Amino acid sequence: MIKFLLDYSSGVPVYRQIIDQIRFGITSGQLKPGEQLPTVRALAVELKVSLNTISKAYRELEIKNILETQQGTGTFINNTEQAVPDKEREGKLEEICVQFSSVALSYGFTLGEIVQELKNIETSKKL
Amino acid sequence: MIKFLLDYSSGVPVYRQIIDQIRFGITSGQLKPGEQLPTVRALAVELKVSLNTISKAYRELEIKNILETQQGTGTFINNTEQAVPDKEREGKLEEICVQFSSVALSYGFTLGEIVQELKNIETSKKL
DNA sequence: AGCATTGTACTGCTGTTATACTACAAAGAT
DNA sequence: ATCTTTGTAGTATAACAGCAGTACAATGCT
Repeated sequence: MIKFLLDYSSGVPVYRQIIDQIRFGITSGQLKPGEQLPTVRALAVELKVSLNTISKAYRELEIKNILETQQGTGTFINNTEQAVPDKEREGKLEEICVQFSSVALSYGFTLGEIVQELKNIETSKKL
Repeated sequence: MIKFLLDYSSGVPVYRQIIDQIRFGITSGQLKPGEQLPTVRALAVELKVSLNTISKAYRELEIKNILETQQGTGTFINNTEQAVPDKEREGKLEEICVQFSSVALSYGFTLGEIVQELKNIETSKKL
């Protein structure tokens, strides 16, 4: 079962943090296709947020075909894996990296620092 | 002169992104004490945001004694050194890297690929 | 059939973010 | 003195985020 962590000081909306963590959890293998997510009510209580906030996150992921919801039963990770063409994949990688590095540099961080931090994240994830 | 970059998809308020980039810009040496910042009107036009938004960011930084404003003249970096604490700087680095990696991983990229791409960007910049 | 569980939908409310627009105030140059 | 540039202050408006509360709908279990 995935553990959600909210950062209220980041300014990032709660429902978006939940969305990101689910997506991240899927690609990192923490969440597997078919697995059931916490119920909207359970997660609302656990994270001490409103039922609507969880519902909003789940609904957006359902629209993107990442989750599948069954009323009365629960919410599940969708089975469909969508393959992306190599060319598009490469372009996307460059695009998001360029954009990210621009932002990070504007905060005054060097690419060296960024790369190091990403490696830290990588190692801490494997534990 | 510092270059501001806004990320509208991050969920972080524009005025806060400006605040952060100025603060971290000072710490990294991109902005030096006494240096003049863009005028509220100029920056509003450049970033295509409202005058109020820039003003809000500048005002908050003035309250914190990071900026000094002189009506009719402009806004300047305060001389008193106000380096961002190491802990906060580290935290910010981690925050943006975690968020970025979350997005990048959700696209199916590995951290290895991402690091490689960032290094490519680094070398291509030096040419 | 009845019940509990689950997701959905809605209203009302608060606070934040951001916009547009207008007007005023202080400094400097002419 | 006048004009321009600068920051400041205000109103009004809209969108979004989040909460509380209520009610409804579908599923599955007993």
